[in-house]
Amino acid sequence: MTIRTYSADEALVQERRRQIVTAAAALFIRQGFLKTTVREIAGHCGMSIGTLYHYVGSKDDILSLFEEAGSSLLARFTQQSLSAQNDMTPAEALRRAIAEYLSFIDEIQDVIVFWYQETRNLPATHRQYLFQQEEDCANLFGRILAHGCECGEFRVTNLGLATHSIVVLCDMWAFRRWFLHKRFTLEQYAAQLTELVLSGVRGGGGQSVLLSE
Amino acid sequence: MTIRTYSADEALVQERRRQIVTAAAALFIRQGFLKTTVREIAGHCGMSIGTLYHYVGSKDDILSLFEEAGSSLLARFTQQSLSAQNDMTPAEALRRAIAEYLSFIDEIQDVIVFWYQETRNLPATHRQYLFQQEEDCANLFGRILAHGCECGEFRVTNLGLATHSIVVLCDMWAFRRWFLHKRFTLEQYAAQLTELVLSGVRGGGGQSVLLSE
Amino acid sequence: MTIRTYSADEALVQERRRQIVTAAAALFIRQGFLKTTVREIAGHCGMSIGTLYHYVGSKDDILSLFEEAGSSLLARFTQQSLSAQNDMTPAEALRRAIAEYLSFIDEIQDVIVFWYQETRNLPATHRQYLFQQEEDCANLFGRILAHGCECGEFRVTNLGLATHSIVVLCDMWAFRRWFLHKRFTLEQYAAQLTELVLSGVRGGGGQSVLLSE
Amino acid sequence: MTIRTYSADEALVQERRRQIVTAAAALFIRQGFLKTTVREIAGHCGMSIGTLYHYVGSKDDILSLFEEAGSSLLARFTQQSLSAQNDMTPAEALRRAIAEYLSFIDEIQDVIVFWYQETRNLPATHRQYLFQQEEDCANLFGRILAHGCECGEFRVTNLGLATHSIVVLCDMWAFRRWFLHKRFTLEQYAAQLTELVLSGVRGGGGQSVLLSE
DNA sequence: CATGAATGAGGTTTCATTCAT
DNA sequence: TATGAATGAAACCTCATTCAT
Repeated sequence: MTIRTYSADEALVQERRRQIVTAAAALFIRQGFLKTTVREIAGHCGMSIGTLYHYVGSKDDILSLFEEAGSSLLARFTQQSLSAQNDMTPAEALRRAIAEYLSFIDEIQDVIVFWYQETRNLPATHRQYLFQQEEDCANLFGRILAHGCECGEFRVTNLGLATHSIVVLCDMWAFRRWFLHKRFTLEQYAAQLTELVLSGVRGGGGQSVLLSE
Repeated sequence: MTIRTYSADEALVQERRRQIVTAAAALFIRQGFLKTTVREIAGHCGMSIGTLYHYVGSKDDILSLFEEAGSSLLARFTQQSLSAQNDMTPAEALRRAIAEYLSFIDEIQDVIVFWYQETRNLPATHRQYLFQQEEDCANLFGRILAHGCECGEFRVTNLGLATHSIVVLCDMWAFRRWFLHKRFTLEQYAAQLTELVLSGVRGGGGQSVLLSE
Repeated sequence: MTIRTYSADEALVQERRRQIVTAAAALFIRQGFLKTTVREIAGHCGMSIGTLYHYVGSKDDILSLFEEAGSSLLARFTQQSLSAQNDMTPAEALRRAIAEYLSFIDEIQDVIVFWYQETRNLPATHRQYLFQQEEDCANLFGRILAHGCECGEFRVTNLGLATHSIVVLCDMWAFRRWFLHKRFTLEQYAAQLTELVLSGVRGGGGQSVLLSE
Repeated sequence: MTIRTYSADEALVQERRRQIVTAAAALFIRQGFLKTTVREIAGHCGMSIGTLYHYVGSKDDILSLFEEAGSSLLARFTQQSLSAQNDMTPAEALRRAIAEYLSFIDEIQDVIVFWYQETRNLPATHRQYLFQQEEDCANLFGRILAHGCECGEFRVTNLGLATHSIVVLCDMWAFRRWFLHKRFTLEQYAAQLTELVLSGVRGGGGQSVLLSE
């Protein structure tokens, strides 16, 4: 993904693009990509339209930069997450992973909401890339669950489903914030969600019921 | 919610609006609200633009009608759902509620996806109304959980959270369909999700861990 | 070549496009395609920009329409030209063909000049089409020359060259008008050019000179 | 024609302008004047935009310089052409003049094509100047023809017409190259054109026909 | 002398909406 | 009631030119 620029000064290009994305992010998040005009973006970063187009080839490029910034935040989170340490029980590892991921979600909640809403407007290649980052991140949970199952501490019928469920329930902190933020602090949510998830993956008693399926 | 019309014939207004919303729904779902033009909508319902504007005041009105149609589908589902019957155990009731809701979700999955993406473009009052319908529907699950807790069959720390979690995990069938539909049939998904949810709400063994929070 | 329109009224589309092309032609001829703005065209045909774009998909479409109009004038001329009649001597046929073609050139001289200047901006397919029309028209002269050679009245070393030369010398009436129109009336030019051409194709005496090549 | 510069160093100005025109020429010829951007020109002559504007007042100035360069090529050709030497027959002189001019045309054919296409964008004074050069060059042929007529070797009804015809038929090598270059080498074209022209100016037999005009 | 970042007017095109028929 | 032609504001983007460094 190379974006057109008329400047050869790499550092300046980075700086200007940072400004542009910062302004654009706020606007995209507030009013969506399609309702945000390039003029607005330029205005919000104190640049003329001409200047903006010196550092960026099109409005879509701005969206790409925004998405890339978000994706790499996610990728960085995935890489830096050390959650599964050897001396932890699977339950401890899971609890910690949820807490970390939730606090990450909380930081970038606007971006998460944006992703749930506007992934459609991304070009296919970027969408694929974003999905990949999400998958990689989800695998953090997948590995913990898998290990827990091996230890016999967890019982999950379907690993993929359980993993996606956990991720989605964390993401929910962002996309159902109108409901959740009124009722929980982040810490409370983390605690309660962890409890719920742990129950879920430990597998309750009533198998008899389920086996009748 | 009163929408401008130049016609006095109530029945005709209803009929024309039904046509308009039907055409618009398909287009909104395929390409999003903002990328759909009024001309396209008129074309797809075999109406002239002028006629369309006789029965509808603006493009936003069409979105409102579309959302209202969706909302009332949801409301009807909520009303018709008889899930919690006296002679069922809470687990049976929950399983059945999930199955019913999932099959409803499956039917209107496009609308669900649309809601997750474009609720933003709704005027605040309509958004509130939609949220209300969702809340009402969620309460179906809430009541089952509450009853299960009273019976001692379920143990849920926070009822609201558990309820929303179930709803969101069902909605996931729509908004993560790119992942789930490749791996599960609807029935498989219903079965596995039910199992997971039942484990979650029954509360697993490892209380010691949780109490340490 | 189908051009986008939002109107289904075929007759109206034709009429509006005629207006548009008429206005555009004057402007294209005066200032060139690239320097002419769509706003100007709309202004000159008393239409709003929006209206113009109801009948035409793009500025390039207008150029295409203009070219097509010119090409078909040329094609019509080619078809209607009855020059080579049986009872004419080749010289008479040639003289008459030159006169007819020159008078046609004179009528559409602006278009001829435009062709010499802006063929470059045409999409390849239209350019090919235009070249074809020119070729067809040139063949009118080619056939007369060929017949004259068979009769022994003309002597032309290379038929293609002679043909193109005649055509270009006629076109010259348009593209060198700054020189020619000051010195000749159309009739004078026709007479003198005919004389020159006839001399040329009859082959002069001094072959000795030429044979020394 | 004085072009703004911020430099006092005459030699430097000349050198820089030479660089600019060289780069611009290639671009103008390839894509036309209006489609070529100043940025492109600067890029192609390894100069910054700012530097370019130190030596040239505007984009139009570059076109003027380009045209001037072409014009003076033509002027130099005109001056250096010694074609009409005393010891030559008019026919020999004409043949040689055509050969020389054609070979000059061949060298600068891109420029010729450009002239036929974009003279319009020149300011009136430059256009006049260019026309003057063309006239001067044409007079080379004019003088030969005049001399030939005096000698009784040529018979031309109208000297100006004959002269322009010869020039245009030579120029045709450039502006109809899509046709001619496929069928002739330059030498073949020179030979055949000469033959045709000589026939033309020698005046054929069929005067009876012409006198009937 | 040389640079290139900055500007903003102006280009083409779209589209919700109106209103005469 | 039904039509669809007409509108024009506003979208995205380009590019000749200036000027502070």
